[in-house]
Amino acid sequence: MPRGKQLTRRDWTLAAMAALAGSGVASVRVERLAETLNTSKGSFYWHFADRAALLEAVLDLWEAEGTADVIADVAPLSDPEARLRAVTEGALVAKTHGIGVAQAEGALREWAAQDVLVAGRLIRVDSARTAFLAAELESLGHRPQQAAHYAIALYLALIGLYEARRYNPGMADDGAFRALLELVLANLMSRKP
Amino acid sequence: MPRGKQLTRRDWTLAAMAALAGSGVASVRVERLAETLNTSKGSFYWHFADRAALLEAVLDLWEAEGTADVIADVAPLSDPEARLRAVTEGALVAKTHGIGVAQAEGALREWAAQDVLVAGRLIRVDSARTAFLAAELESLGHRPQQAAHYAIALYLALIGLYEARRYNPGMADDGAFRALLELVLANLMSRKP
DNA sequence: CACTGTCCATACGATGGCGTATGGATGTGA
DNA sequence: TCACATCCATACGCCATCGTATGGACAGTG
Repeated sequence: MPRGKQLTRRDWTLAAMAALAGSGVASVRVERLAETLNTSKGSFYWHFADRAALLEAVLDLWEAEGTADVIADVAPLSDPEARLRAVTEGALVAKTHGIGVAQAEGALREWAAQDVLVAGRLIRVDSARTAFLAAELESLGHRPQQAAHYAIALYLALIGLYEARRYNPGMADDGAFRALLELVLANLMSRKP
Repeated sequence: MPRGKQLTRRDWTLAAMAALAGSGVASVRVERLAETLNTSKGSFYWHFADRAALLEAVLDLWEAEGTADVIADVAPLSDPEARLRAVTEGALVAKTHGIGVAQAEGALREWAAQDVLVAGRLIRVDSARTAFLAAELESLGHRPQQAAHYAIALYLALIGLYEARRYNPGMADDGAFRALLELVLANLMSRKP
């Protein structure tokens, strides 16, 4: 049985996730991680078949714990507008195991640009999120077409914000994103009969 | 003297840029490029000191030929709103030497996230662009604070669009971005006395 | 025709990363 | 205690890539 300071699959996966968020997929290397975890490759190859298995575990972990929670958390709120505000605020500050969303998702999208399987997973997540946004906007009175457009536009701005945070903290101004949301909501109001 | 089929520094730089846009910085490797160009490393190391010099040349080329042109092209237009529309349309379709902006800038931002020098250059470009957008919005009647916010928000959405195009063509809907611009402009109009 | 400078091909050593193999350490159960 | 399973350390072979070194091909020049 485990005797305290032994490493688990999860430990390796979390370390890999941190490396991914910090410096991109290319930087998650098994010997590097071993050094970080004060152990050796031997441990790694006992827990994982190969590097690809580790990366898949990272994806699984992210999809399981870094996703859908934000939406689920705001579901109990009754007001669509309140849900929209809450979900966007959540998206701005979310963290998973001490890793900021911006870093994690930025690295993930970079990865997706070079790996179809990763792209597939991200597309699923993107669809769910934009669908949620569109539904809320529609329930607030927007026409389906407009709702879909604004939902995607808001989400694109969020992606841009995540991306900008990785290299240009100055431009990664949450205020700009919030102003955009307010603009969409204000336009919405004015269209209400 | 040159005898026809000789390679130039520029040839190597363009090939590197294509590789960068296609599969990220990590994929621009000298032996790979040599193969692509049907030549050998010997040629490369005659034209460049090392790989870093090539990457710097890529940055220089991008900053010289893939930047500021869009803004310069619309300068002659007299109407600020027309300039805004023209510049955003330009940003959606721009290409440099057959390479789409989305691919190029996406890869560039990924790179900037891991290299401070690249980040510095990108930040300069970002600043110029958002300053232009903000100035136009302001000249259309927005208050400075709002203009700055919307300028950044629009630019973030553009970055997000570039990013999305790299892995999720379905979401990379230009219509959403255009709708966002229209929204900003419409809101602008309604505030006009 | 040599001679020289420009541009490229090839062979080489060095480095770093992956995955395997093998043995050691430590705890558990018979 | 002994056998076995779990978990890790170390050494190895392999491959890709970088950068260097060295010589060859070819054009112009004296």
